[in-house]
Amino acid sequence: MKRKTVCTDPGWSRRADCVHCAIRSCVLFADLPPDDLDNVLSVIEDQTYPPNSVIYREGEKGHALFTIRHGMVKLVRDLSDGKQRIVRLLKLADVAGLEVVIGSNYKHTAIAVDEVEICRIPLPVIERLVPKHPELSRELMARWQRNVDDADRALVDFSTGTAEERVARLLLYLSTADNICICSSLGRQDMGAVLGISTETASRVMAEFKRRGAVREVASERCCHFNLELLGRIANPD
Amino acid sequence: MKRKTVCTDPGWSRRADCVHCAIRSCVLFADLPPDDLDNVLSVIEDQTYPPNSVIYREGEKGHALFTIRHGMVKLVRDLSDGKQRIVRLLKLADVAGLEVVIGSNYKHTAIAVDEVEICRIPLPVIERLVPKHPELSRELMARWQRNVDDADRALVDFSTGTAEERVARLLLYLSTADNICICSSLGRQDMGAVLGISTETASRVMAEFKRRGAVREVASERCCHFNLELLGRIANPD
DNA sequence: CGTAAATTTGAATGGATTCAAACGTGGTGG
DNA sequence: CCACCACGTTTGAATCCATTCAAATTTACG
Repeated sequence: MKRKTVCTDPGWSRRADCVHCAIRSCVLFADLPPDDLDNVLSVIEDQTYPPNSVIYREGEKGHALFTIRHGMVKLVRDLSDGKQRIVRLLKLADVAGLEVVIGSNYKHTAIAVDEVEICRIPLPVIERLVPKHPELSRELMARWQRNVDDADRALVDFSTGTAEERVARLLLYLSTADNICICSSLGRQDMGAVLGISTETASRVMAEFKRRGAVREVASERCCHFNLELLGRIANPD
Repeated sequence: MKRKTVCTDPGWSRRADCVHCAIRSCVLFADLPPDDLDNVLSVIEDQTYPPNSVIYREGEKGHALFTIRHGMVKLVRDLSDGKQRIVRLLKLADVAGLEVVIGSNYKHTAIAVDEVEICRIPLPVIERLVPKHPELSRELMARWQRNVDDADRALVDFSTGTAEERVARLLLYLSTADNICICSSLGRQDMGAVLGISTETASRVMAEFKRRGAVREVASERCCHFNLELLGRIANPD
């Protein structure tokens, strides 16, 4: 029997409840025995960030890493010409700030795209647990590999091919985050910054997709429905 | 007192000698006590690959990871349209195939760019050592982070901006690998595949760089000298 | 309801791709 | 040893795609 998330339950809000948390099974401490888990619960903070708020900043000395429980986070790097490039988009159960575990400063600026709920895990927690629990090390490595995979995707899927292909691939990626219906939290500017294209081009492509029926806007909810097959064909022409 | 590398010494060739190896200090087993190190030396194989040979292939079940001791390796991913994109360039002391440590198949195809010497580290070695040596876990995590950093560089430096900017940044990156004089092992086609531009554009930009004196070819050796300041200015216009 | 911000659309420009051909170079076999 | 072929590089010209700048329109929000 699966437990529903109770983390958003009023009684538990603003407190980490990793035992009952819905994403526990795909989260860092998944394999820890419950009693060890209890010892660290008190210092794991459940935080909420409003849209566009900064979670941490590139170059800062990091004292914590973060697990995303709801919403989307963008990892941004500033370019020499003043613009900025979105290096990665993090969604449910992704980890931000892993680099602090090896003593590095934050490598990006992390910004909430929409309203974001995250678990803030202080670095000392990790440092205390790692020596005792090899399975936590494994779990950390798996997260690192996921970071690499996501970075590779940013290059191969989001930064290769025509603007249309890139946008289609991004939409498909987002559609797996939420379901078919994505509350288009990403503005055109952010889409451009992810895909390495201009804001105007992103807008034009989206308009064209609506015309072709690849994307359908629903006026009531701020939602878009995706035509997955059509998008798939656009994403990988052959 | 620093030891010179004796790994290329005839007496040691074709055998791993991680105790005396020149890159030992920046290599996976740097922090292991020498006696533990001895136990695994026999199974770490010192290999040489000719240019353009495949070290491993995307999707294969991996039984080993690799440390690069000489030369350059490209990690390639095939695209839907038959072309291929170079995701990363690995050089001295970089690690390829880390993903096998968490039980994953190889995520890219690894191909030797020039003549490459690598240490082949069988997976069981890692699996045996990790539980006993937490410092090895730390070392592995540091490698993973390096992979992430390199992947981010591929995106931000090599896949952003005009063709000229990208080529300049690639040359600067290569110049840190060898010294100022890079034996231009990368063909124009590979340059294009790294930078996400066409072979012809890569060629045109290089020709233009020679005209402007940013790159000077030395006929005798197959070497190019770089004008680092000029390249730096081209790489980051502002 | 009015202002600021984001999106959309247009027209001109520019940069990169594509297709094609010429050039150089290294290797192989006659 | 030279001729010849294969392959990578270079260069040209036409085309196409995306950017840029500008203006119009919509949306968000106090």
